[in-house]
Parts: sequence; structure tokens; C-alpha cells
Amino acid sequence: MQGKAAAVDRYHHGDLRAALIAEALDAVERLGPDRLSLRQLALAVGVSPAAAYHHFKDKRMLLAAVVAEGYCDFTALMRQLSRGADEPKERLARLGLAYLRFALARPQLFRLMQGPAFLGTDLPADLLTARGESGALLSDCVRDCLPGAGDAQIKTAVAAAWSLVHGMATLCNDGRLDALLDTGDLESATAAITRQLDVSRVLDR
Amino acid sequence: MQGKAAAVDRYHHGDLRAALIAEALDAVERLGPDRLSLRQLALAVGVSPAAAYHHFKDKRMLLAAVVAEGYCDFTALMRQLSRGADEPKERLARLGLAYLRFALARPQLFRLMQGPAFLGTDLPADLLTARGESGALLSDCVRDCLPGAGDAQIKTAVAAAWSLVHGMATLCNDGRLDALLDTGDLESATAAITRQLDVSRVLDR
DNA sequence: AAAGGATCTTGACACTGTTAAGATCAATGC
DNA sequence: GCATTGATCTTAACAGTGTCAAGATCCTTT
Repeated sequence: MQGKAAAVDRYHHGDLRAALIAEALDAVERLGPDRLSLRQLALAVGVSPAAAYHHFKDKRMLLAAVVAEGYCDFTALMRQLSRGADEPKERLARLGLAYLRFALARPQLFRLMQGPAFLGTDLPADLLTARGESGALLSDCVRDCLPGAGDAQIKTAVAAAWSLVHGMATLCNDGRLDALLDTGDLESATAAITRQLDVSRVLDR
Repeated sequence: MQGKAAAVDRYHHGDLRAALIAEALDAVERLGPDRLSLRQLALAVGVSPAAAYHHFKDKRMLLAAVVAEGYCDFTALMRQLSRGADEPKERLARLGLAYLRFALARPQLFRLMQGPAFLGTDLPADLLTARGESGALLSDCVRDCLPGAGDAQIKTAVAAAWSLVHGMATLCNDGRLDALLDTGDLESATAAITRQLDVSRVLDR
């Protein structure tokens, strides 16, 4: 009847906000963003259905906190996997791989993050900064790949790279590329695609 | 209190199934897939809340019918816009443009079509065939672009083209490329990206 | 005209997010 | 030490949702 941690059965939870976010993240990755109710969340944490409203304005805002944490993990993975790549081209490839790896490792969280409910600017600051950080990671890398290129060209290059990897991520995530690629071996799959598009040659120019 | 058509106030609606699908399509494009209730739909059509269950097993299945119609319009647009392009390369470009144009013209419907609820195989046959048709349209075109290529290479080429255009569509749709591209002028935007990726050269190969 | 099947309604159930009003606790100021 | 205050949580309720069983109504077939 009470939460997993089964803390002392006191009136005040202690750190309900963090507990709710953690439980929500777990539920999202287990059940998907849609079938996820605040009441079940509250039950799992061992608290009344209305308790969450003292820490979040909305169900949406609670999920926004989850999304923010997701973006933190996202950029962390990209940083980790791209560390140690001296050449910008190599780093860009690893960034894309990290993008895909994250999407396939945590598909439901990735879906939530791309959900249309978290696009506007009426969102917590940590979400906006976390998302901006991941975007800057890609932008900077592309800029390093195209030294001496104009701003417009860099922008289109960012758009191209982002679109390609994002499309792969979402399509893979939904199993729609299963008949076309070996989505189990991400490295060779992306290598085949970039080879097909001759990306490396473009980045050399 | 009654539907838009305001048909005679008789017990049997006449063609409730089609009316529900039409109203659902309208509501999806107006409000988005999420805030859309069967009850409001029934009210708008002038029928009781439970009436829909005599024509659809689920709310999901009603939306599946909407999605199927969406895919019909989708392939129709692709056919229309690619008509009259004799060279396969040119046809592929127009197919991609149609993909983008559809996504931006009917963003909410496009979102619904890509929703995770309509991925499995437990779906009405018309949806599956309509979706397969749109996929075949792309596959065949890519095959024509790469005469004499092996099956594996064609598959990766399809995956590459699809991923790129799908990523552009979803990102544009969510306004995430607004700072990078002029999404108002699709032609030049996609031209810039394909030039960046040197796609035409790859297709010449 | 009677039977039967398709279609729609009524009424209910079990949920959901959300809010207002009250209960409980921790900490602050005197 | 003790009352007050503000934060935190609960209770109870409201409006709305998808869904189903049982009954009403109509069309069609015989």
C-alpha cells in the first residue's frame, strides 16, 4: 500500500518532488508516456492523489521535469561517447551514434522528449537549458567540421545532420527500419548510411 | 445540439461510420490527436456517446480509420507531385518534397499517423495496405535511381532517404528547424540540404 | 404482417486530472 | 517554552473520459 522505499509512515514524505520524478521516469520507460496516471504514481510513492500539485502545477509540468532529466542524460551520453575523438569528423560520427543509442536504449523516454507537449517556451528553465545544451553540442561540432564556412552553410549542415540522425532514431525506434537495416548493429548500419550519402566527403571539402 | 449536417432527427443516423471518421479527422487537425474525446465527437455528430462502438471496437480503431485515410491522402499527394518527372532522380526529389509538404500542411494528422499506437499489425487492412503503398512508392523510386545495384545497397539507400526526409518533416513540424532553415520555402531549403549532402552525386554513382 | 438483425440510447462503472478546504508537521520569532 | 506561520499532505468532491450491458427503435427479409 506504500512506496517502494517504504520510508517511515510519516505525514510529510521528505522529498516527494524527487520521488515523483523518479517514479514517473520509471513508469514512462515501463509503460510509455500515454498510459501513465498521476494517481497511480501517487499510489506507488505512497501519497495521496492530490499531493503532487504542491510540487508541480500540472501533470504536464511533472513530465516536463522528467523530460529535463532525460535531456541531461542525453547530453551526458553524447559527451561521454564523443570524448577522446580528436578529429571533428570522428566526433560528429560519435555524436550521431550516441543520439541513436540513446533513442534505442530508452525508447519511451525519447518519445516523451519529442512529444509535442514540450515545445513551447512556457517550460521550466532547466528543460530549456538542457535542450539547448544538446543542440549546441551538435552545432559546435558541425562548425568544427566546416572551418571557414559561412553561417548559412553551417546552419544547413546542422539541419541536414540533425534531420538524418533524428529521422533514423525515430524510425528505428518505431521499428520501421527493421526490414531495411540491421538495427541491432548500429555502428555498421549508420556507417552504411553515411557511406551511402558520402557524408565524409562533404565534411572534408 | 445536433450535428453540422443537421440531418433529419431520426433514430438511425444513416452513415454514422463515415460521419464519425470525418468529424474525427476534423477534430484531429483542429485540436491535435490528444485532446480529442469520443463523447465530444458523438455530440458533434448528434449521436449518443456509446454509438461509436457499433462501428469501431475502440477509440484507437476509430483513429486508425482516420490514419488510413491520412495515408491515402499522403500517397495521393506523392503521386500527384511526382507525376511528370521522367528522371528517377527528379522523381525522388519530388517525392521527398511531397512528404514534407504533407507534413507541414497537416501537422496534427501527420503526428497522429506517426503515433506509436498505430505500429503493430493488429490494425485494419486498409491502413496496412495504404501505408505499404506509400513505402513502395519510395522503394521503387530509389530502385530506379540505382539501376544494377544490389538489394542491400538499395535497402540502405531507402533507409537513408527516408530517414533524412522523415527527420526533416518531424523537426520542421515541431518548429525545431526554424532557426536553421527557411521552412517557408521548402524547395530551396531541401535543395540546400541535398546539395550539402551531395545527394545527387550519390544517386548518379 | 411477423421475425430477426442492425443500429442507436440509456444508464452505469471505473477511471482520469484537478481543485477547495481542512489536517498535520517543521521552523521561526517572541 | 510557546504561539504563529508557512509548507506540506489529506479528504472530499467535481467534471470529464473510455467502455460496456441491456433495452429501445428501426429497416429488411421472409
